Amino acid sequence: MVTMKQIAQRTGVSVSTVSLVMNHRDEGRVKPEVAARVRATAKAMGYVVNPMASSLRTNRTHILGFVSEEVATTPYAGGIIRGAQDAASRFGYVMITVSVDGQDEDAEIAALKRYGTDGFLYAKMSNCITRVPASLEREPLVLVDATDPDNRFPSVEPNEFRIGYDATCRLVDAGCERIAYIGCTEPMLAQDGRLAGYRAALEETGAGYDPSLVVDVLDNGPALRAVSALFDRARPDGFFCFNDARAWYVYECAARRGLTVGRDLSVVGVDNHRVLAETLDPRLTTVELPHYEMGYWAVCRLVAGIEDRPLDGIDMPRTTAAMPPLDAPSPARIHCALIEKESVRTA
Amino acid sequence: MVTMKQIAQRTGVSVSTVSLVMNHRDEGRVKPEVAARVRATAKAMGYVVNPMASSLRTNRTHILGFVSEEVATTPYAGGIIRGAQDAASRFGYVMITVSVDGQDEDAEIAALKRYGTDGFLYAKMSNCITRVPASLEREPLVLVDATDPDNRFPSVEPNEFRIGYDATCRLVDAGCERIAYIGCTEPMLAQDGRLAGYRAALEETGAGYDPSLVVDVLDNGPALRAVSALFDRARPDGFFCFNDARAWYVYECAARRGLTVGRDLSVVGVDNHRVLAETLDPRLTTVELPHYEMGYWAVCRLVAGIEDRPLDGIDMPRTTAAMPPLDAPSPARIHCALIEKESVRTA
DNA sequence: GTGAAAGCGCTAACAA
DNA sequence: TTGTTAGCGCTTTCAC
Repeated sequence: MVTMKQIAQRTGVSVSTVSLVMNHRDEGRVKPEVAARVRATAKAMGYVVNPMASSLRTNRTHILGFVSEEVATTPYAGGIIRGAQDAASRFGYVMITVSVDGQDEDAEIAALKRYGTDGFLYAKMSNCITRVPASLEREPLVLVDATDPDNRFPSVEPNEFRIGYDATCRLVDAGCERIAYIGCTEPMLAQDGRLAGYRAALEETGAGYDPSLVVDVLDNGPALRAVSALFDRARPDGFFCFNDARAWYVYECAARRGLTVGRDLSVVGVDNHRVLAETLDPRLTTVELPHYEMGYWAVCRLVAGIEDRPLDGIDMPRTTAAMPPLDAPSPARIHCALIEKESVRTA
Repeated sequence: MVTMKQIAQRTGVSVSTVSLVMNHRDEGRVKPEVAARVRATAKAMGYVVNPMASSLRTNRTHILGFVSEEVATTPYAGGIIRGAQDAASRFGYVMITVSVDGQDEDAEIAALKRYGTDGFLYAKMSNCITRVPASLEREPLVLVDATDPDNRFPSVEPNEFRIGYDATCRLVDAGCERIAYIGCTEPMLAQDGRLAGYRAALEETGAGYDPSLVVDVLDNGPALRAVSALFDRARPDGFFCFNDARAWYVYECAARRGLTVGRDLSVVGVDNHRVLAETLDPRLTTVELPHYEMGYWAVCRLVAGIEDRPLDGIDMPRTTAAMPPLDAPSPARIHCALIEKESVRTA
């Protein structure tokens, strides 16, 4: 391992000078010519900073903590983590990921803190309303796909309303006249927002909202029966599905009745498990959640907060949802926008 | 932040004594009575070690690097990461996760190294044959769900043969007589091993291996047609499916022909996307890959190597595959065992 | 048994 | 413009 000391000796300057140069704090303090020589030898010797050593003095480790309660267990997580990591690496940070599944949440967070984590991401899945662990309250923190009931922390979330709205509009555009929503019984913002969007779209386009076309189910046996009943009772010709599994129920029911998706009926589903668009079916429109973008943007926000500087030149990714044209190649994808909430607590 | 210095002052001893006690190196060197007092004040003051500071002298950070090429992007990853993290935290380590998707693999690894990572996990998905990045070759390293062509590194993998063998046996036990395999065209150990297991089971049980019952497909449109053709051509009454998506094709084909899974035909699928057993279908047997266990065990191996001590008292998780009885409640699950390969390189 | 002292690699006052 | 010095929190000789 090459140290500043070695560079100092080789260049014939002091360690402090090297330090100044390596930290780009040499403007007007070190003669440009000397600085250049230092940089040259540093490069030649393959010098890399030792962040642990600097952290001892600066109390900055350039380590971010990614704490998630369920996210790392579920298929949804990948994108968030990847986006967060890409952004982190862009700003010169690394991420330590811990998933705290109930058990010893505080112990895991404490472990992270020991390493002098500069700030935290706290992620949940499907935009639940979330109690932030007490041990995180006084740290730089951004919530991801999660909502803080009191709005005390900044958060990054999918625009759930737009998901429902865009999905339903697409079905309307495709000529569907009886559009069903297969939702979720568990209480969460995702469900509320998507249902509201679905409803708004129907009311706006004149079709009107009909509660008998909505069925909320869980991921289990009775779900298939409920969807089946809806099929026979209401004979919908369009389906907006809360996620992959629920789309699957629709497929099963359709196949069993000799109906073909894409001809007899249309389906738009949210691609939670990433199994819909990638593997199964070219006859379906999927809504892509902005997982990668949320992770990326959350880190941008967090780092800006930590370093107390504006996000100059960094744009929030995919700010608007893009609706594919009706004749788009299958499987068509609707990209969902993300929403950023400011914290209302007084810093 | 509480430091050793503060504890030393409060207890009326020197920092070195505190250091000895906190590192459990006080046996016979520090008077038990003094040691007890040190421990007491340490606890009272809420002391926690600063790993960064110690690493400066010891060159041990207790940080593990988790490098994955695709794994963090896919739904399969969660379990591996969670298992690895649990084991890490058990041994007092934390994990920094990076996913290197093609691009700047070496840059990401270099970033990890800067932090003085003690060792690495290198994970891929679906047991591909893998070239290990050069920058990892000289580090403590364990491969996860990946195979090194030259066996130069220890690895932890699912027992692919057993997956195919157990799945097929279960179908035989259930009374199936024409058992199909819906495999994968991409070359990987998972495919080879599972097919071999399928074949062995059929030959052993007397049914015999019939190549016309095997169809290898990709996750896309033609796959459904291929499975459909198999349905009509060979009329199988049992299906072993490489993964969720492929099971889905079988469901679609069955539904369209008025056949019911669990009555007219039986399906055993590998639950890659974790969407099969959890969401869709109680009429199916799923094979669970030992993701969590692989992550856990890989870290056990890695830490043992790093600290150069035996894995005393730590058992490899789920060493044998468990076959659920025929009348097991649905959805039944087959747990797959994992395999450990030693490295053949001379350390 | 215990403590003083040196030093890990780096940063930040302050002097020169 | 540069070097000297002190010290971040900890470990590790080595002397007492």
